[in-house]
Amino acid sequence: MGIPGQSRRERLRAATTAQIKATALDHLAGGDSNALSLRAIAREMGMTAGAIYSYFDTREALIRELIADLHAALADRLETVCRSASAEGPAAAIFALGHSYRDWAIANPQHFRLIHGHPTDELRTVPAAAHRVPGLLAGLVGAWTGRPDVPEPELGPAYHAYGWADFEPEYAALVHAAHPHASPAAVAFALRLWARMHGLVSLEVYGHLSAQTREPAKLFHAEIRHFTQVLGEC
Amino acid sequence: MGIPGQSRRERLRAATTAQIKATALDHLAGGDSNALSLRAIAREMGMTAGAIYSYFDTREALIRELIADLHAALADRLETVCRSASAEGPAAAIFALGHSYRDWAIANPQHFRLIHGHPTDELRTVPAAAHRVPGLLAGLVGAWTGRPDVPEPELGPAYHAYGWADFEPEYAALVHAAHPHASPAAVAFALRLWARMHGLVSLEVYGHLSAQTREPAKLFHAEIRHFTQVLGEC
DNA sequence: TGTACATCAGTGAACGCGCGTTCACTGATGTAC
DNA sequence: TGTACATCAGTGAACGCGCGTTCACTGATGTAC
Repeated sequence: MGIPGQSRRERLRAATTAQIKATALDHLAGGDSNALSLRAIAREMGMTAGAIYSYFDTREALIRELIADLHAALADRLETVCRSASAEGPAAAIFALGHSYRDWAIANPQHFRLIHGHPTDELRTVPAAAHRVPGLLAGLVGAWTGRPDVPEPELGPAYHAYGWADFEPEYAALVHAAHPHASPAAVAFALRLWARMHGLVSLEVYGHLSAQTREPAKLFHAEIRHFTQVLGEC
Repeated sequence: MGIPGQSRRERLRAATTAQIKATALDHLAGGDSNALSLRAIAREMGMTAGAIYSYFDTREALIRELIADLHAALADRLETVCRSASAEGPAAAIFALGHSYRDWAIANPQHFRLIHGHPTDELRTVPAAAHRVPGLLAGLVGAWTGRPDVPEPELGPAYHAYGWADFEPEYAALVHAAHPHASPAAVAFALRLWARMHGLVSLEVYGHLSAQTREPAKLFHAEIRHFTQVLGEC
């Protein structure tokens, strides 16, 4: 271990930085709804609270980094899962991705909440990794529908089609670069898939579904299956 | 005004209680991501912080009441909208309900977050009004599909059907009492509609959709339209 | 290999803050006769 | 109508708390010669 070119000091510094982040996430997980406290982190690490300021300018900066890291970790995981499942076809890939998304959230509810329950206005910049999950989905849906300008049959005649102008240029460029054949309609459909997954998982993680159903996984499964069926009819 | 049988003191008490709640909600809305502070509420009302303890046992109790109130307010609004739209048919009712849900959330993002961004474990009891929105949806979908034991075609043959045992008895009883003909499959479909609405609105309210699309309303519209079309095929 | 200096992670004490909650009290409002 | 007492909303001061952040410092680790 240790990246060549890193001095001993740099290695130690990186290790401590990582440990602070890990402790912060643990603290978040263990606690009873507690907000992240620098003092609590330092306490758990056997340090002084002030010492953290050698690593992060501010409590807010730490949180921003944690959020960026979690986004990246989730995206890494989904991309991996997706890559290995896509040999079995696009439906399998979407299934794998969906369940992986849910599994991650259920296993780390506090991390899910940190990412998604934090208004982005409060972060000063949206972490770049936050684009990766919707980008991945757009790629999957775009690759499935395949051809440019696929009409989106389920939208019906009364509703005008999607154009690239409906999307943020940065996101559109990202999707287009990765999957030149993805149509705007496919991208919109992918965003809706994202929201469906997010909706069910989010309700479940915040405990809003437990008063209704005992089988949230079943509901989730049905939802994704339905999606792949509709998509298959395109 | 004034409920008969209420003494002057009781009326004043009720008014002050309401004012505390209103101030709390305002404070929530105005603030920069601030948690609710009793002292801030009292300050804004020109009271002493201690005075609030004449009305609420605890900060947590106030929050619990606020959450219950918001759930009730949202449910009231959706029920009203739904009732007046249902003359134009079930699709119109679902449309009206959906847009009303989104409009409420967009207009009061902090209230939406208070309700939905609060793990229910932290509340000691789920407010009864929290059941009303999913109940309403189940009624709509159940009334549309109409007959008992309607198969849910989009689930496909490989996936076994829903039964009442998949739902929490209390919720199942509530739905069944209001709409005896609603099938378990319809209830599951209704929960999925709820999650779809919630997913899009939740992403939008937390700012997670703004990096992707400029037209969240369009996406939301398409999503509901799609839902009513699939339901129409049952 | 050894000495002189620079770096910098971590200390410990202090700062000022706003918070939830308690409590003895005051004084206006209501009730009983 | 008037007096004596009870209620109870609101005061103001105090409590103990944990927090983020700053700062002069120490002492180990690294660098240059």
